[in-house]
Amino acid sequence: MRVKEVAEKLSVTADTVRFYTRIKLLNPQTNSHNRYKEYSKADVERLKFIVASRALGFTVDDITTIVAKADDHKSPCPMVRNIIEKRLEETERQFQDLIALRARMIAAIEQWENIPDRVPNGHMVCHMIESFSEGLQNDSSK
Amino acid sequence: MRVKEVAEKLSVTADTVRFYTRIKLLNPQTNSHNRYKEYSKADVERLKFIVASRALGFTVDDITTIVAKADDHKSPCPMVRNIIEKRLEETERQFQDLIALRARMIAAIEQWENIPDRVPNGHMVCHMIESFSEGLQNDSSK
DNA sequence: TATTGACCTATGTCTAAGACATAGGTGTAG
DNA sequence: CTACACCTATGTCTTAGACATAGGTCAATA
Repeated sequence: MRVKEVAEKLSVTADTVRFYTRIKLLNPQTNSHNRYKEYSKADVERLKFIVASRALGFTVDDITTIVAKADDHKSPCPMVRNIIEKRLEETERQFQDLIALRARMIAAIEQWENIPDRVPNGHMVCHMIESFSEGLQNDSSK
Repeated sequence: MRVKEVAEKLSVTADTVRFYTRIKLLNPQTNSHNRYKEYSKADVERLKFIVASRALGFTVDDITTIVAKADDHKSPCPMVRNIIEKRLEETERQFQDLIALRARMIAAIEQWENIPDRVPNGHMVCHMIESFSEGLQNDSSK
């Protein structure tokens, strides 16, 4: 199979499959005539694993490590348990950040609803943004 | 003032200030002797605006556009209102994605609590990830 | 005065995970 | 045999800075 076919089979883009191939997470055979890659059934299985892992929040680097361990006939499971805990913590943090960001955005939009547009005056670029930021407490995020 | 001083004044890193300078969002004078940049009070004010805008979810590109308009003595306010609405929609989408991801991660961890580690067998890399992904409905995100 | 050493600077390179652009190959209809 | 639509591999670009490196500053010391 060529790249587009496997990509469609797993609902990802051909570029995504090419990317995994480029970093050697996938290792299809190369047609020596036209350099096209030929993906085997085993390649598709591995791709399936990659896609599933990405959907669980593993990074491509994580997956490279996991696959290397499995190719070495060792159980990747303990490692997998560790990594996902770490990734979950990160997700939790991103989640909090995103909630805070959304709150700021909504507050700004609301506050701006009743104030007029204004031309900048040399001291300010946009009085809406500048006056909004002054109204903020010192935010202790980072 | 030199880069570190202004950075500390606004609680960002010196690299961040250097980055804005590099892309000419900030335009400090350059000491012709040692090439060090010298930030004026006006530069600090502009940096303050940049930091406030970033905290509201504007991209650096957005800010470049806004600042250019203001430097042209035109009101950036209508543009600012448009952009933030767009950014809020994106944030909302990321938010949904993140919630879904978190749910998958938590479900996976929970499901894995009671199953043993296993060595890969040639058909699978990690039976935990693979069996989890099989349990998923076809996810209609993307 | 010369030197050390801690700290600072500018600049080049790197990151994640692909998307996009481009030059060239494939294969079927005419 | 030639169009022509579609496909491919490869190189470059993206975000918003972080990091590495070579060199500059400046106060304390010899």
